Amino acid sequence: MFACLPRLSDVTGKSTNLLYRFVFARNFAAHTDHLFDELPQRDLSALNSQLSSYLRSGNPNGTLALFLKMHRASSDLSSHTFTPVLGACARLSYPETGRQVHALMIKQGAETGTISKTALIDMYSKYGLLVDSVKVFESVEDKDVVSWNALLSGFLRNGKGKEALGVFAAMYREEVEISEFTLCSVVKTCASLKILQQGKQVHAMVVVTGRDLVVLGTAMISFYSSVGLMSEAMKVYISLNVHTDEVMLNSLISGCIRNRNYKEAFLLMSRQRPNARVLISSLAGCSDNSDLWIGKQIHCVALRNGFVSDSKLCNGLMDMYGKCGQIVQACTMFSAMPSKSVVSWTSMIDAYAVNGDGVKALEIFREMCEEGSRVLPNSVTFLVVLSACAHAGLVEEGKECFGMMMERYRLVPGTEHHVCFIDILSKAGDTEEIWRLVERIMIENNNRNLPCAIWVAVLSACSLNMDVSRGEYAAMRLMEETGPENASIYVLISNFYAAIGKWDMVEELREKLKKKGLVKAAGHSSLFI
DNA sequence: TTAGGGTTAG
Repeated sequence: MFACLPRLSDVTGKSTNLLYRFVFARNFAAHTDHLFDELPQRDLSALNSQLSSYLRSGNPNGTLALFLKMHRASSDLSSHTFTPVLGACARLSYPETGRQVHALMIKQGAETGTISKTALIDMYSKYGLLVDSVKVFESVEDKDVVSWNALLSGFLRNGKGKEALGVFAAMYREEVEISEFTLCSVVKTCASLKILQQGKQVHAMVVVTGRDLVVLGTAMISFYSSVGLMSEAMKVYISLNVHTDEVMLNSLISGCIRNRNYKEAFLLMSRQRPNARVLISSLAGCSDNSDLWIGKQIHCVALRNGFVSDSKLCNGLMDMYGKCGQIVQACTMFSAMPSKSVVSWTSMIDAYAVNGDGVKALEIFREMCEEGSRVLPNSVTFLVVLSACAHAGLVEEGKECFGMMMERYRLVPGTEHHVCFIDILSKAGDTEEIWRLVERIMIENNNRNLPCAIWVAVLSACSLNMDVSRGEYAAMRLMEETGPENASIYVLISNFYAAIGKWDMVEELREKLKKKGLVKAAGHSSLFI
């Protein structure tokens, strides 16, 4: 299946990942489409239209299957062929396939032009490969507002809000004429960073420039909800009353729940029959707020509207019951589910883990891994399992799971997995093993400094196990990474020195903290007595 | 070629 496509390494010298090729081939084996053979004449523009049509109708597999047939039959493909194909690759999350298509574009000279390159920027950012995305952007000769927007939304999608704002500032400097797409992404960025003033400024720009407010209005409602200003969100909604739609209303309802404005939320729900999606979002709000009573009411609304067979809604309900401490109710829902997805299993494992039953969490995990369950654990599952082991002090089990993740399931541990594993090893007093792990991660990271979270975990482990030299090294690396303005890091390092009895260092750090006028944000509990 | 519901698990 893949022999007909080149590898990006053939063109650029980069390495390829065999696993992606396996996954992709397996997926395609099930997809046999006869459209190409049935077409009376293989007109390139008609086929290109069909590629786009598959993508628009939510069938990216169809786009790729047809594309492969086109490629096998003729090497004469145009840039109009590649843009929908790149969109399909991005939708299916197979980075290696996308790279292969990119390679073919380079070979055929179809990589030029703003539109093709914008599709590449978008695809790489949807894979999370921002370095590649930026590289393509830099190579665009005639950057237009769409290519800028693709870069901006790419940063936003990958949680790089500050960088996204940087792109917006650059657009301003370069005098790019911004569009509604730009404003929409910037509003979302302000929401993700929870920056009220900047968000208000964008709101003013939206109003002054008189943009179409159906989509932007929804983004504004979400923005005000995420900064906790429901009165402003409501004002936006009311000001657009004639032009509101279901999406906007759902955004408002979910915002009301998340901000505990329950009366308004249920009033809005009573005006129009809610759909499953808004109930799922509202349940997530209840989970975050640990609000069992409201969660139960939403369960009732779901029952009244006949949504209880919706598997995603069941997952949401199960998670809500688990997070609100109702493990029996969560378990009952889990058992009753006819089809359990990886999310259902992971939610159930997490429910036991957060309620302090690490042994039971592991039992469910093992059940999931049995061959009969036919659901594979993913990286979130392992994070939940490792976290359960860390909290319950299940050292051997944690080691076994960490090994299983890489060897049996071929999953690459991320920073959060490493942090959990360091915590597990710390409980076993095994700082030697922690250090071997840190050295391995550093090699994998090409000797660049590690994420702060890793050094924080190492420092905590060294405090617990009185490992002075390694702790001092971790403290040094942490300071390098965060800079001297981070009060929490000062306190953390100071606590380490206190744990090992170096009180002169504790005093020195506290003095520095005082001189700089830094204040650590106070912790708080969400429990009310 | 780029945007709207933090639809479910970390």
